[in-house]
Amino acid sequence: MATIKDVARRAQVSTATVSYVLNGTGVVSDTTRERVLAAVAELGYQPNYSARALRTRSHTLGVVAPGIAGRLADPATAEILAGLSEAATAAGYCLLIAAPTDSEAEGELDLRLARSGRVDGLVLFDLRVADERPAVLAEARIPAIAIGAPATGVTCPIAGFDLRAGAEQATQHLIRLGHRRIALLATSSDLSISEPFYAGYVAALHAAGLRRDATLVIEAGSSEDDGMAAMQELLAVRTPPTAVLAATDTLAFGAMHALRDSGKVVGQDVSVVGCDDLPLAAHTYPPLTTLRAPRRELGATLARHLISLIERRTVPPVTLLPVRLIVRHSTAAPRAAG
Amino acid sequence: MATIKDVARRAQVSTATVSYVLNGTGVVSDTTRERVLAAVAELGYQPNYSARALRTRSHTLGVVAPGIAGRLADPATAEILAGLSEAATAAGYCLLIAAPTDSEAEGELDLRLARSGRVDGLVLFDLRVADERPAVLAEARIPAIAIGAPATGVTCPIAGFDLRAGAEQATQHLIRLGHRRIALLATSSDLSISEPFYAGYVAALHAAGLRRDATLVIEAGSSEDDGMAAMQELLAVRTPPTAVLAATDTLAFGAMHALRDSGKVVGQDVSVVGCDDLPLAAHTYPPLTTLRAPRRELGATLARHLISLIERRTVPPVTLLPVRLIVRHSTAAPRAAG
DNA sequence: TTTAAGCGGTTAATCGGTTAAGTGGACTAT
DNA sequence: ATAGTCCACTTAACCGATTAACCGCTTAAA
Repeated sequence: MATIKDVARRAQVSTATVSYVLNGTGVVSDTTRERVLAAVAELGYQPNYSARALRTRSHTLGVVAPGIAGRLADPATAEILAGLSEAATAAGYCLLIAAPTDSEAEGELDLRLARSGRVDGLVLFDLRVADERPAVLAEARIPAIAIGAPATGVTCPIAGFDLRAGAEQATQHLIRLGHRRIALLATSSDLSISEPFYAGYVAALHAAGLRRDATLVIEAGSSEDDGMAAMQELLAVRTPPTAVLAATDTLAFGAMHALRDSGKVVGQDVSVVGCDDLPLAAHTYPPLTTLRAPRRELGATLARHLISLIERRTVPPVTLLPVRLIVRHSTAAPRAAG
Repeated sequence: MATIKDVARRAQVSTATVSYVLNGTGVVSDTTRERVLAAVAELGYQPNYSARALRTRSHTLGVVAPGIAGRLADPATAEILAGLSEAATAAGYCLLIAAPTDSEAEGELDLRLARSGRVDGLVLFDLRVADERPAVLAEARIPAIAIGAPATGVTCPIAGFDLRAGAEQATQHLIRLGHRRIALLATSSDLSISEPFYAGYVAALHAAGLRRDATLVIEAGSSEDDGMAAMQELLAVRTPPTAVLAATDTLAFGAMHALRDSGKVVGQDVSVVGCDDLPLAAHTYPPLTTLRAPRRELGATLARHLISLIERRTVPPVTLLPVRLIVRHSTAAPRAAG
C-alpha cells in the first residue's frame, strides 16, 4: 500500500505538501497540486485512516446496543440506524456498533470506546428514567446524544419523538369514535419515553372528562409476546376495555393476536392503536391504525446533532420530531356505541 | 487523557514494559507487573485505539449497506447484525457500518474502507449472481465473506442458509397437504439466493411428479408491497394457485394481505409459506408457516469466519446453515382436496 | 531604499502506541 | 576464574499521517 511518502517522492515534493493538497489546507501552486494529484492517482494512494485519526479525530460515531433480545434486533431500530448511517457517512463519519458482553456492561463499553478515541461521540439508545450514562459521559467530556424523552438530571441533548402529543392524539381519536374504556399498553416504566406517552394518554382522557382506570394501564415489555400477554390480562378484567393504545406497533401486533385468539374481531369488537408505523403495520389483519414516527429522520437528526457536539457547535437540548396518526382499520366505533 | 508515557513514568518503567504488561507479550516480573497495573488503575489509563491500530490492525469488521430502501432497514438484517456485533465484540472486534452515497458507490466504499485500514475485512450482504465485489476485493487481498449462496466466479467464502433444502421442504409440505398448483414468490433473480430457492422448489415439484408452471413463478421484489402486487398478479391467472411459497416472510405478509383483500381466507382458501421466521410471523393472522432461518447464528458465523480470514486461518468456502419448517396456520389442505 | 508582507514550499516535531535489538547483572557450566 | 545463558528491562526505530515553524524569494508599502 502506497503511503504519503511514496506520493511525495513521485511528485517531487515533501509529505507536507501532499497533505496540504489532499486536505485543502495550506497554499499550493496549481502546477504542484496537479503533480501531487497525478501521483495520487497513479499510485492509487489512500490515506491511512489510523495515522490520520491519531493526529486528528476518529470521525466515528458510536452505538452501543445489546444484540441479544435487545435493541439491535428491533425493526424500528434498524431504520433509525439506517438514517444515522446515511447522515453520518454523508458528513464524513462512520458508525461503529458494539455489543455489551458479560464482562463489559453497556456503560463501561461506552467509556472505553470514547476514551480510547475509537469514537468521537456516542448515541445512547433507550434513555432510561434515572440513566447514569449521560452524567458519566458528560463528566468525561464525551459528546453524546440520547434517544428518548427529557428525564430529570439528564445532562446531554435528547432527540426523540413527540410521544406526548402522539399519545394524546391517538387517545382522542379513540374517544371521538365513542370509546370510553381505553387501555394503555405501556413500555417499561424504566424508559424515559414511557412518561410522556402516559401523560398524553391521561391528558386526552381528562380533556374528555374521562377518568383514568388504573386496571386499564399495563406495563408490558416490548415483544409481541409481551403485548399478547398484556392483552390477555386486560381481557380478564371485569369490564374489559373497548380500545387499546399500545406504545409500540410490536406490542400492538401481540395484542391483536391475543384478541383474535379470544374470538374478538379487531376493529369491530376492540380497537387497537399502535405507535411506530413499521412497514408491516399497513399489512397486518386488520391494517393497524398507528402513530407514524419518522425513524430515518430521527437517525439523521441524531447524527447531525452529535456531529455538531463533536465539532463544538451547540445543539438544542431537546428535539422532538412530530408523529402523525395514520388511521387504518384496527380502530372503529365500539359495538355498543355503534 | 493519560498516555502510555504517563503510566510508564508513574510505574518507573519504560513504555515498552507497560506495553508488554498490557498485551501479555514479553517477560515481566510479578512486582513490576503489579506496579504497572497499579499505575494503569490509578490513572484510569485507556490505550489509544488509533495509535495501536497504526502499528497493528484496526480490529474492525466492515459492513457496507445502503440505508435507504435497503438492507439496513430490514428486520431480518437487524438480527444478522446483532449476531455479527456480538460475536465480533466477543472476539475483540467492532462493527463498522457505512452507507454508500451518490458520490461513492458500494464497491468504492468497500475499497476505501479496507485500503485506508479502517476495517480489516468486509461482510458483503446480498451477494448477487454476477457480483464483482468478491473479485475486486480478492485482487486487493482484502479479507471478505459474502452472505448468500454459491455463485459462479465468486472468489470469497460464503455463508448463508440452506435455502435449497428449505424451499424443497416447504414445497413438499404443501404437496403433502394436497396442493398441486403451488406458486413461487421469488426474490430478484439478481440475488444469489434466488437460485437455490428456486431449485429446491422445482426439485420438490418434480419429485412429486408435478410440472413447474411458469405462470406461477413470479419474481417479486422484497417489500410487503411487492409481495402484495405479486399475489394480485397470481390471483389474476386463469387457474390461480392454491398455495404460495414466498422467499421471505415480508413477501408472505404482503401476499396474505392481497389474499384477504380479494376475499380469500389464508390457510383455508390459499396456503402461504414464508421464509425467515421473523418474530412477527408467529403473530400475524393467521400465524405464518415459515422456514426458520437462524439469523443470529449466521451473524456469529460470519464474524468468526471473517476474523479467521483476517488472522490468516482458513475457512470453508461455503457454509450453509440449516433452516427448519415451522408449521403454523397459514397452510392447510386445499378446499377441493379437503 | 528599507521594511514588511506574501508566496510556495520544506523541515521536523508530534500523535501514542508496538516491537526488534541491545544491555547489565545474576547465575550456571566448564 | 571465565565464558555463556537467562532474565528483566530499556532504548530507539517505526507505523503514516498532520501541522507549527521556518526559509528564501518576490513584491508592495512607507
